[in-house]
Amino acid sequence: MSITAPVKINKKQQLLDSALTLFVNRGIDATSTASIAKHASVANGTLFHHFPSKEALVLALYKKIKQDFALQIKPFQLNQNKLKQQAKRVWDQAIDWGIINADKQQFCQQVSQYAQLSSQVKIEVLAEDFGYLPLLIQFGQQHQIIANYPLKLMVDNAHSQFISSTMYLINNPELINDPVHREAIFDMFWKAFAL
Amino acid sequence: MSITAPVKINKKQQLLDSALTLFVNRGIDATSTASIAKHASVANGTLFHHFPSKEALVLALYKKIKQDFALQIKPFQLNQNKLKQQAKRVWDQAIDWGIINADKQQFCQQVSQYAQLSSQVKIEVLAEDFGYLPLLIQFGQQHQIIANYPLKLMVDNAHSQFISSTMYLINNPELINDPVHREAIFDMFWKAFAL
DNA sequence: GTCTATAGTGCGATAGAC
DNA sequence: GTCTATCGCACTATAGAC
Repeated sequence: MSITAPVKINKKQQLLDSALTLFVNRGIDATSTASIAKHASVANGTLFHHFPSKEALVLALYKKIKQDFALQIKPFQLNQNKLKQQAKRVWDQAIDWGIINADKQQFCQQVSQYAQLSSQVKIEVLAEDFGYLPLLIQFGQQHQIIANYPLKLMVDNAHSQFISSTMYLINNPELINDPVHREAIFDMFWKAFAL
Repeated sequence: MSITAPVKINKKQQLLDSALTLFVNRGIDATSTASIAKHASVANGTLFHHFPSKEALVLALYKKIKQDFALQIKPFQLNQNKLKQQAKRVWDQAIDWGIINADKQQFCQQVSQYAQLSSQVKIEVLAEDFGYLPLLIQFGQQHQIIANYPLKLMVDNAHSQFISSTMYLINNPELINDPVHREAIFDMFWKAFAL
């Protein structure tokens, strides 16, 4: 309602944004809370007003990003005659999100190896955003489309292929719109799983 | 040549061993040089006699491990009629090494995300231990056994599937000798690549 | 809610005796 | 080559004014 356009958004959000940038460029441990506050043009103590500790900041950022990713994957009705196309749609949605949000993608990778955060917390958050995948695999197995390997192993393999493919495109941005690479990436994933 | 059996081996090696243990359990950044020296029953300053800096210690350990791994993969003559079996032999050798040396495997994963080490160095060391893989893929492509996806993409995908499979078995040790899981792991890898 | 100032801690690395 | 002792610094987190 203010007439003078408020340039300042939200100090808390500024801190999260700056933290993401610095974490990705220098690593989480190598980024001091002081440097985050400075980059966000915010006082040192203000950071600890919004987040009780550095660890809490990391966790808040991680949860926010995973939530953001989950919203990207649109739900749909599984159909055995179109399962491959449906899988491709999910796959492309996920990879596109990873490419557009390369920094967030890389931060999630950092968190997965961040020893200061309990592995229990990481597993809980991770379980949310890949919820659709076990359903798709089981549906495919029931209809003789997808091979009957152990489910958890398949989810793990799919996640790993997703991460490595996205990282590959992030590190070779000239290939992002190359159909040869994009199709090869999905092909390898699908062939590994198909009956 | 000493008659009294010398319990003390080599302070330098003790430091590398302790560093590996502590890095894997606490993370590289979270492990102080002092704690490494203490765990190795060695004085603080002795660490810096053998390694000019903490970063040098990390790099020395990383190089030693990658060398160790490379020795594990026995070279052989590629044969188009046995290529799948040959691939399986290499694959199993690599996975077995990763399981037996779970700590070393996990440390390499940590290093790959360790921002303090220049990515140039990491790429150089990594290129050595997967030298046989591009050859195997290209040979398979020439003989219409392996699909013609871009080579670097395939190497990346194979590496990623290798890491995730090994980690999966390390985290679920009761499955290490389960033939269903071991065969599923290789099957997914091979099917992704086969024509 | 935001600031300044600083307490308190633990780190990487060095100096110098043995 | 190994030790003890310690320097100087940067870090997380807190206290208290505004």
